[in-house]
Amino acid sequence: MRLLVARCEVRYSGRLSAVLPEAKRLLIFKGDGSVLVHADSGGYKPLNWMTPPTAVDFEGDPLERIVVRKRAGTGEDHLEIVIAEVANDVTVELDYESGLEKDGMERHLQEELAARPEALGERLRLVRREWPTDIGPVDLMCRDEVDGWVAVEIKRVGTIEAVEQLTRYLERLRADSATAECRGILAAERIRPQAVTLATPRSIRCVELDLARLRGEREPDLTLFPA
Amino acid sequence: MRLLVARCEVRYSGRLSAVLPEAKRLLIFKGDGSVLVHADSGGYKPLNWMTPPTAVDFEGDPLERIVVRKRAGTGEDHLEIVIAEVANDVTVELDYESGLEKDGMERHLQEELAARPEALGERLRLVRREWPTDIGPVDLMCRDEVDGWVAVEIKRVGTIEAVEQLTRYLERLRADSATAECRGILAAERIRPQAVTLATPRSIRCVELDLARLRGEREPDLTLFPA
DNA sequence: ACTTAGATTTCGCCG
DNA sequence: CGGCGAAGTCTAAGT
Repeated sequence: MRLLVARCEVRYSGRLSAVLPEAKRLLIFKGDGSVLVHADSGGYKPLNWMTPPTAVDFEGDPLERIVVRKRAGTGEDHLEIVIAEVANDVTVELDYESGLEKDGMERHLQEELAARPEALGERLRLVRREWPTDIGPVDLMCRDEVDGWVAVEIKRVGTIEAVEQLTRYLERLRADSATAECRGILAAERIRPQAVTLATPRSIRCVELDLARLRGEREPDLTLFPA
Repeated sequence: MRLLVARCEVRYSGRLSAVLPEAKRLLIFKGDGSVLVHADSGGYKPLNWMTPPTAVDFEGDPLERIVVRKRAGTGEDHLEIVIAEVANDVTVELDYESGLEKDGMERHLQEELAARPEALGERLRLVRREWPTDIGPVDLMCRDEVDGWVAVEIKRVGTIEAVEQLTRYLERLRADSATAECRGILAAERIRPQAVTLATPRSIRCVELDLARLRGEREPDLTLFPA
């Protein structure tokens, strides 16, 4: 990885066009071909960047110009960095990163609810996860006590969008004679008041869940009475 | 901005939990409070990060541990970096960045279509761009041959979301007696099949456009017969 | 402070 | 490889 701190002008041309006037910035050239142009602000996002695969040309000695080209499927992306002055130039060898384990929220909620759909507050039997419709899969498809169909949409945060999504699924499911009688449940860790407002007149039930408690109920806390 | 290259272990706890085992990485501490942990691969995305506002504590001399805390609205986010060995430690002063001029695709499409709404495939007259409704502006409002209202939503990529957005606009427009008879057109460079599936039964017409060709038709290629 | 819409979104899964 | 949904989405703008 090469780290450059330099006064530079940057021109990007690709899906859009952008020009950064000359200023002192941090340039990162990763081993995989990534190029990042960072300022001291703007948070997590670079001002400009190129994702692999790229071809990077460092021109001039001392460094005068850097050209990054991408042979993307469609049009050619192009990043040009004109160096005015180099304040810092370091090349370092970083370690290889093995995969990092993350703990996705929505996926876990879906796993837990698939295992125990009755956690939704009524006697439900799971028919299948990712029930296919022609506009996308329903997270959980269940049957209730009287064999009525129940489509469950799971989110970390239940927004208006989630209600709209579930509504679309119900629209499609009801158009199918096999699942014509189908109601909907929106399950999430947190549900925004406006989502409830929208869901209620559509007869969509909203259920707030606590993933930790959900897990706890299935695997009771063993530390309560340690040996 | 402080740049650290160090062997370190990173623990994130917040919306999810993640642990990065000890390895040599690049740590960036921006002036705005952002913290980025980058590896030599993985492209534009940091392995871990914190977005502003944060409180950063550098502990120990020599540096032993860095704690980044975020007082977000809801739960507390927490990033802990345990330093094993520092390979590089630089603090640099970068320039302030004035706004960067970007040349968005959607805006250009809107400009072109505003100039020639008939490019949508029927005789349309533009009434106004950014037609206001109480839930946001409609990109283009037009009249067709028989003076019927036509609301046009413009996107680079036409997704289900775009259909939903246009549907909401139409809902509002039809609730207004002045525009009660209003139909919708979704215009985009690319329109996803599922978006068409959703749009069709709602009588929303989908039009795919090529910005380059659109421009070419208005400004014929001058290089054809150079002087 | 909260909500909404856009993004060169990026990323990953599944067909 | 394309399509689609999720993301610790992030970020900027409007209310």
